[in-house]
Amino acid sequence: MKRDSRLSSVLHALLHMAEQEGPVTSDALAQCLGTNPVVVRRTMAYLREAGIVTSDRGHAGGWRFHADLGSVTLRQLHEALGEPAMFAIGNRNEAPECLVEQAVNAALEDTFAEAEALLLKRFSEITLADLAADFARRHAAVRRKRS
Amino acid sequence: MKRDSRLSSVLHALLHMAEQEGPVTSDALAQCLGTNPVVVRRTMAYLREAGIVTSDRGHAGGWRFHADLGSVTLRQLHEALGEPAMFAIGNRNEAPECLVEQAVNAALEDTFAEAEALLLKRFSEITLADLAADFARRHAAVRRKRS
DNA sequence: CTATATGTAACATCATTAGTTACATGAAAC
DNA sequence: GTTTCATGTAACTAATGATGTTACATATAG
Repeated sequence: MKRDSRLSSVLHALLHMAEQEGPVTSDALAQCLGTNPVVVRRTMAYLREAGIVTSDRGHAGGWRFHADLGSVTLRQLHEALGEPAMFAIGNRNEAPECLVEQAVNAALEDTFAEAEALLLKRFSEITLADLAADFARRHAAVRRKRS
Repeated sequence: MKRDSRLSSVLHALLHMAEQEGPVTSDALAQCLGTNPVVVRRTMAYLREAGIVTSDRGHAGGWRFHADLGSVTLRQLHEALGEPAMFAIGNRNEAPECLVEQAVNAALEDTFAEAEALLLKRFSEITLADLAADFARRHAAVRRKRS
């Protein structure tokens, strides 16, 4: 099962955009992410629809992020991406008549619902600013090691 | 993305087996699960390799579960199935050079690791006996409603 | 020997993200 | 106003992994 890496992608892209003055093109982001500009446009389009970024065409166009890094949480980004399924494991049959299967489903659903609630809570606690700060720490550490 | 429903399947199968005297054939289980006997064999083979069930060929053959329902946890079954990936969301690149991506990965990995720990903890707390008890409650409730 | 069961290989199916090609559209620069 | 550079988007392919199916080998009870 292929894993959905769009959240990872947009985080990476947004942090690179934050490092830059002015707009960043899909081509530049694609290079950062090691992918294709069309994939970038497709993925970033979710964020544009959610009002998190804007895009401009033509000369000096590209993607822009206006808001404060501290004001955007992973949860908002997850929602902007359409709240894709978190889990790769699920019930065999979502609405079974069989009472045995109903009992099985209920147990798994409860468990996964609890885990999803935890994930969403953590997502709502982490902002882009937190990731940027972690990046800055890593950057400083590398520079220390080099000198 | 198609979800892995093997855990759900084996739970369903094991509880049906517990309801029965003697071995249960793959055909019978396939009927319960609404699938194909080959799929049943393939999936149950994991449990056989883990020593949770046995299978016999030929006349009066089929699948058997010997142990106590209270002695088998969802976690054991998950492990028997090869500990398949729990999450449908993941990092774009598992070993990036880019420090930005490393920071992104670290945040997501921590969060998902915490959720996975919670899931495994819950899985280790739930036994087949718990599911059987829940089934019995549902069964009794239906009988009450019918009468 | 026959009927019945599992064991297993081989291949098709399905769903979904990701990757690619191609082209339309819009905006700034000259 | 033409050129250049950017996004927007459709259409198709690739990759992945569970699931479904067919076919046949193998073992076992009677």
